[in-house]
Amino acid sequence: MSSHTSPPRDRILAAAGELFYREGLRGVGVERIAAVAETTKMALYRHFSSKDELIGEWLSGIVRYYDDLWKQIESEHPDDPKMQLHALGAWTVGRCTSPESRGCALVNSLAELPDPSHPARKIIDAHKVAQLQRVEKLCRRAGLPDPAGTALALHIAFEGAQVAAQSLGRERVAKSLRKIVDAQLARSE
Amino acid sequence: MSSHTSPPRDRILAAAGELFYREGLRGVGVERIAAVAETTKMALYRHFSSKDELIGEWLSGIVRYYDDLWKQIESEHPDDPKMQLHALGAWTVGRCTSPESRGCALVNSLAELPDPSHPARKIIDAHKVAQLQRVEKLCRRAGLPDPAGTALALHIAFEGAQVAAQSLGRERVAKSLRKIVDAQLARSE
DNA sequence: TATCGGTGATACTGATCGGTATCATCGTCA
DNA sequence: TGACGATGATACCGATCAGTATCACCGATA
Repeated sequence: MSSHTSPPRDRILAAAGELFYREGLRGVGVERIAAVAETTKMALYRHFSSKDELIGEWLSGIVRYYDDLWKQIESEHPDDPKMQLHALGAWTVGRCTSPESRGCALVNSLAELPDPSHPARKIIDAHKVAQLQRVEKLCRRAGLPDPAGTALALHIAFEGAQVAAQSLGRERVAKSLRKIVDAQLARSE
Repeated sequence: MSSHTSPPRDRILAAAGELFYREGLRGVGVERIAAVAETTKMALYRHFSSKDELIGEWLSGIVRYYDDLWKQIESEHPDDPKMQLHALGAWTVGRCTSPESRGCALVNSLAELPDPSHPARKIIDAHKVAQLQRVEKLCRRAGLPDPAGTALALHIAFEGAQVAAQSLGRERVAKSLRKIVDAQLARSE
């Protein structure tokens, strides 16, 4: 019996991610994470020294996911920075339309991590900075005017759309984001 | 002794607002709210039947603040919808640059209120819808092309800028938001 | 002066929190 | 077969949570 398809650590991380995203960091106790992962609190503490470390591992996993996303987009549109930006826009549009979406996990976590010196905060801030830099680099390589300004405008649109989609209707906001991205990427000279 | 300038209920509401915004809904206990308000937990429960009700009152107060802000902007730029939109943009820019800013209180609270049927959620969603409608109405009266689309683009920029300002540098994001607003409001036909 | 509603202070409840200790069990590898 | 590391289960710890009960007090009003 008890034949699980993945080791306890993976199950715990998966369960924690699901619950943290759906209910917030402080809205979920370690006991429930362990239960959803079909294991016990003790197993959790054998793999993670504290709840904070578990949160950090989860956030780091999300950052890794974005790294992979960028690699994938890059490989799907090699040497085509404008198409890569369009692909990133399309991905964000997809996030907005997803009915289970509760916005960006990193942004939501930021709301529950008021202490700027908290290690998890640094993971989030570093990711956002890196994300903007990657967009800016693509804008520059795409020959867009004012690459720094355009990248920031795109980034703001991505963040805002994911927030707005929660209260203003997903399809509507997604459509608007598409238009914003198209307009920014169509600018030349 | 004990000469307070305001009645306990006001002090409690003020303290709750400060703490809720700075540390999150779940990050603050009623006991601490009472202490900061220079009163006791009992006094709190004499004026609010539960913590949830206190949260609701706080959020409702914020919504009222926005109502007042709109009235003020309207009175400062009567019959000038485009200037009113610029004023709203300037106000949001100010929020981004404020060093104590932790983004939009309603958006942050949304992250901690996963249950869509929670009464506080409805306050937030209703406000965001109303906010968009007001912007849209101004866009229409200002004669901007595609008023619905422009309003949504502005709203997304407002939300995104307040989020992005926390990780990407306040001045930088504020400047970018200013440019986005100017560009949207400069469009004609 | 007597009264009475609002207030402050303290102590309490039951539940849940993060984190720990203990022990039985199971699979693997020698 | 024997041993060992990883796991599961349960019970526990002190702290904190939301919410309640009790009582002393103070200021206004009659």
